[in-house]
Amino acid sequence: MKDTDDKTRTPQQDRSIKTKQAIVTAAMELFSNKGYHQTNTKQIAAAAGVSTGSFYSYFTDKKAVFIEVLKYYNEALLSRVDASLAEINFDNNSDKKAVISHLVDSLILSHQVYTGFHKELSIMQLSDDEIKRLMDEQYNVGRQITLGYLQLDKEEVNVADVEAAAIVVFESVSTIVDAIVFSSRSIAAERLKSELVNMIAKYLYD
Amino acid sequence: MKDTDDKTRTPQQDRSIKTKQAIVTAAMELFSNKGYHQTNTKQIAAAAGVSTGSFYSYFTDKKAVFIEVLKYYNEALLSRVDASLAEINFDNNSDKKAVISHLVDSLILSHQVYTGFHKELSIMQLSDDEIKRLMDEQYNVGRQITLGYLQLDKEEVNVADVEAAAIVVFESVSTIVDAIVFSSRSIAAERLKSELVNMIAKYLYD
Amino acid sequence: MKDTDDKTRTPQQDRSIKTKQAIVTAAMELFSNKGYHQTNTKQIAAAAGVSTGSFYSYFTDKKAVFIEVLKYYNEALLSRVDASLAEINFDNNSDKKAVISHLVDSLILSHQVYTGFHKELSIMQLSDDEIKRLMDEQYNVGRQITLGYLQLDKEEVNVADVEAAAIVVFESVSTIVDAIVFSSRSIAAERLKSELVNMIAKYLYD
Amino acid sequence: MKDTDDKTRTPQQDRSIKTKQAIVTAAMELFSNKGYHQTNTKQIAAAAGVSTGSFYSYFTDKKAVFIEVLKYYNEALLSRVDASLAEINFDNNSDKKAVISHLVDSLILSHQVYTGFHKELSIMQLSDDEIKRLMDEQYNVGRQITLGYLQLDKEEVNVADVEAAAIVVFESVSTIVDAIVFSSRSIAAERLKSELVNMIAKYLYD
DNA sequence: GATGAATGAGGTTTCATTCAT
DNA sequence: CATGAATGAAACCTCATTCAT
Repeated sequence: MKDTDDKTRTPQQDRSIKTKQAIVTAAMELFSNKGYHQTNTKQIAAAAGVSTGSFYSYFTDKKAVFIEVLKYYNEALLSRVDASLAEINFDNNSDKKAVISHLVDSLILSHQVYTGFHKELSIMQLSDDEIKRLMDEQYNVGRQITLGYLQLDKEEVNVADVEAAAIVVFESVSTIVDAIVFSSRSIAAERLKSELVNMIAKYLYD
Repeated sequence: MKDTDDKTRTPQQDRSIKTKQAIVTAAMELFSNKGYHQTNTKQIAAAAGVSTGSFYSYFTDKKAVFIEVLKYYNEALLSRVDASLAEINFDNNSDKKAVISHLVDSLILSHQVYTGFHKELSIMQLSDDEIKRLMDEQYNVGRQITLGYLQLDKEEVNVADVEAAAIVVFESVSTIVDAIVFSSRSIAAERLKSELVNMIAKYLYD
Repeated sequence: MKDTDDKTRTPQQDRSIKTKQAIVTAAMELFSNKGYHQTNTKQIAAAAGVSTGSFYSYFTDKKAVFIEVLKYYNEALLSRVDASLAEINFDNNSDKKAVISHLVDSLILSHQVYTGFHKELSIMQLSDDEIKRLMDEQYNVGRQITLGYLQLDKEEVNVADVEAAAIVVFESVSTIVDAIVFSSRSIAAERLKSELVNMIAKYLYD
Repeated sequence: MKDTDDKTRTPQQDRSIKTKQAIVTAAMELFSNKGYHQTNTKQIAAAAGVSTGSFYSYFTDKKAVFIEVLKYYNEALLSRVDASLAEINFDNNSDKKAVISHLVDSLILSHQVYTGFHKELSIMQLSDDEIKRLMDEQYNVGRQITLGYLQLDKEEVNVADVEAAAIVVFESVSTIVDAIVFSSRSIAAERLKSELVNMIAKYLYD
């Protein structure tokens, strides 16, 4: 009876929930393949099998779906990374390099699922302030997790400024993972990964 | 250019060159402040003091100006970096960390000049294949220079795979420099820089 | 309505009548505050506490509610005016100006209740032929009443063409009353009213 | 070289001026025949023989043309009324009723030229605040002119409050003139006009 | 050469009304 | 009967590019 918004619909029937999900899925597909600006709302609606009108009863505009897709993407990514981290044995005797290597592997695997969307996200993050803000939060989560691990291992980690180190490590890893996953690099992924792991290990534990 | 020549011809060419430069300058200004997609050709022409028609006699289309601006930007950046590198004393006795620190400083300084354009460039690089290709070349130059320095210092550099290391180092440094220059980060630039230098130094020379 | 009847049937009808009235009331509120075109059926339904679907089982379309609101408005206005007229003492000795003044006052009071709707009505009357027809009937009632009073007072009223006079008087009074009620006029309402009464009195009785 | 606006074009070439005028003329035609809301920018452009794009280089939006048409209309109306007034002999011996009658006649004539647009204007005046403001200025001109005449004739005009009287007279005359020109009234225009003149004459001069 | 007027496809969004559940 | 999800035409506006003057 009460639409909170009067503009966008808050799903109340099963059908409605399915439709909304269909739009999100279709949008992610299109954004990933053709890019955000190359996709229009008519196409999203058509791909989701609904009318333009329906699209606008679920989302105020194109950016709203993007944000919804983004949330979905972030959750998916985080749960994948979490799952990977859970597998790692962090006890002190384990080989540090092996742990880092495993971590990098899980990041690479996680990113490989939604490659196309990740690229669009990078663009949007740079062009749109709202998206930037949303992603900054997400990055902070990543940096905090990194920081957490560094502090967990406090006695063995050998850096002057842990907080700054967390950022430097997080950004470096992210960038090289991106380079591995997205770039059509001449050099083999294995080699890049190997040197990345070496760098991080030496930096943190020597 | 050739002032020794017959005067009647040169003025026209001079004017032509000046006009073209005026367009490039105006375009860079606008792209930097408002972004590529938010700037239209009419505005560029107006800011350069020419008609839209003229604009199209100097450039085939909007992207062509962007590419021209990009070339200008790349040259400016490279020459700044070169100048900075020239100041560095690379003889073996010098402190490695001091050298890396100086390098990072010069990169930061160089990027601070055209911040706005750098951001637009990142977007275009991701959205446009032609720009991506052009920038890949440029990045390769960066990686080659990095590789060159690593090989110069071969006896002291202690990494398994120099080529991969060059990439890892180049990308990590670029990313953190970006983070310092562009992000309104909570953490102080000095701290990030310091840890970055530590990481690179340890990685390469320990 | 018929409470004497079998109880099982009436409740449904009662509810139906209440629902319809709720829609009319909600619609009047919204039309008055935001205007006919700025109000959509979803909003009316929501404000009345029913679904869009239900809305259309009570009214064939949006205009149908407007017409219903219009009828309600006309009745309310007429009964207010009637009540005011009833108070007036029309015997021959009474002061003519006082009578006219009282009449104008009651019109002003009556209009002040539904100011917002009156404005919308003026718009619809001009833009929609069906509304125009309905309102013309209403205006004729007004003119007939005016004419009635003029003829009642036949011996003292001093005009060449009573029918035309009825129209001229009715329209002039309506306009000035509108000006008083709706316009944010610089000049005081009292002064306008006073001169209007003077004009009508002189015209009819001198 | 400098568009004051960067959005709308300020005519600089002959062709441009003609195009702008063509759009205004076409818009007036369409607004008058089909109404403002029933006319879209594509239709206006087509009727003017230009592209939608051109339309938007001359006018920021549909309302902007309406305002331009309105200015044109107001000027035309005023100059017609002025011309009519110029013909009138105001010396004291002339018959007052004849003067008023002539005035009303000229108003009727003036209004008969752009009947369709006048109706649209009434609607817009009620629905759009900006138009209302513009028209209020125009009405003030009318009231001032009326006031001017009343003061010119001060010694013979016999009213308590000249300013209020000017408004009452102006509004009454406007309304009845509208009724004559626009309504498909049952009663003959001649009769309405005659009683209107009687009313005004008695009011002002008895 | 230079100018600036003209083009028009293409994208976003709204809402009265219908109809499956 | 009530619900609210779905429809889709139709309106507005932008801008890279061309071309007459």
